[in-house]
Amino acid sequence: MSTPAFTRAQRAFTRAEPDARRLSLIEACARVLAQGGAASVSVRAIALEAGVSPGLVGHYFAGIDALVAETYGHVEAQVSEAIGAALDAAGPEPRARLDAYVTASFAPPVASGELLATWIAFWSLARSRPEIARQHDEQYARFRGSLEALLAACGLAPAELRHAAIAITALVDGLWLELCLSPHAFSAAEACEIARAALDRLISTSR
Amino acid sequence: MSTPAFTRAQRAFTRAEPDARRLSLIEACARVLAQGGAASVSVRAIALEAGVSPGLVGHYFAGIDALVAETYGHVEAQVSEAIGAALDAAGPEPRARLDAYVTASFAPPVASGELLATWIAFWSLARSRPEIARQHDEQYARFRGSLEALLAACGLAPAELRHAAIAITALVDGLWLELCLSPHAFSAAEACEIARAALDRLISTSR
DNA sequence: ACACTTGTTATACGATCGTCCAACAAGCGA
DNA sequence: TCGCTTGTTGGACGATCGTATAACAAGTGT
Repeated sequence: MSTPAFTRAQRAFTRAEPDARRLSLIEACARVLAQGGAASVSVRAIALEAGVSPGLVGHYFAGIDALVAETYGHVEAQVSEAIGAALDAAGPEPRARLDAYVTASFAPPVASGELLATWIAFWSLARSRPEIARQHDEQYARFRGSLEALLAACGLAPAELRHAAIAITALVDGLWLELCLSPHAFSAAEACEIARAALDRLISTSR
Repeated sequence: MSTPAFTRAQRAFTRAEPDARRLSLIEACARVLAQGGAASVSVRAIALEAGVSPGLVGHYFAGIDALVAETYGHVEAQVSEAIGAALDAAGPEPRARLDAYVTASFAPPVASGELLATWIAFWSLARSRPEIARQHDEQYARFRGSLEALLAACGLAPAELRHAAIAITALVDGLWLELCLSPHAFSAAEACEIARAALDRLISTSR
């Protein structure tokens, strides 16, 4: 059953550009994370997914934790880009941009079980790895800042901006979490409707 | 370095009531889960925490997953009891009960990093174990039902009850998650204020 | 007092984990 | 053309995992 002597012929030795190889390992890690969650992440699984030898992971990353930390930044950037693209497609009207943010948050690829599995894995790592917790804090603060600017453009009073942004972020995150975790409880359309109604109340009350 | 021949004398052989032993194992599992997250849960760690031999875990539970599933139900019951006690202490006034629910959600022991670690572990298990996902769905539906009754007592129109309950649950869960995950972003008092303001808007709009 | 049941212990076993490392392949400057 | 650098491989190593099991201790009924 073991491979014959001419082992080397069975897998092509391909030397990749270092940055491309790093990226392919990060993307393989993201796929493993999305499919099996944090419990299934291992050096061997990632190397198999990327089609390389297990030893190569240690050559590019200090350890499995460093690879997961970099994967967190990569996936986070992808989600930010997807939401940013939806905002840009909505035009310059502030309220239309808020609606686009809501719609994009409850539609693939942002709302999906795979992304939830990835995020859960990161949350569980954030509790034991301070640099991942710091990454999360920075991303949260950055997003809340842009949401505050959007709410200000909708006419909200400056004194209410901070709490309003925290409320909208928490509401959308809570709906997103429950939508991914148990899709049968309510639909994405309902989540959109709920979030838009909350935005209506928030904006009309302040004006 | 190895233990001498009279090994048996070093640990007391204590036979416990079967139900009490089961409960002590469940509580030990909850402590391990709270401290180290899902990654640190193992038969040996739980047995060490409970002060028993590793083999005893297999004697009471079909496997490590069955123990974790039962631990989920146990912790969930504890949280429900804590919130229920806060509601009862608030008296019969519906709006006061809503405020008590908000206050209890953002104060220990409900809002704590240990409970977040436990919950994250359960979420990650729910994706691969259908019975845990079902447990979560049932608990979510049950809680949303009682929240709907409370909102109806506050004067909300029946047609708005479902969406209102989903919205409040998502808002509180989102605030709770962020509060546990990064306590520096905002305070528990701010979370209370934000949730109460959302309740005010929701109730005053409907009347 | 003595078999018998059963909770409990300690250990063995195979699988898998992260890390490490010597050997090898390909490109490249001299 | 040839040594040299470096990406890459495959396996070794010790640790830890979940599970299974034989031996043992404490009640328990007779």
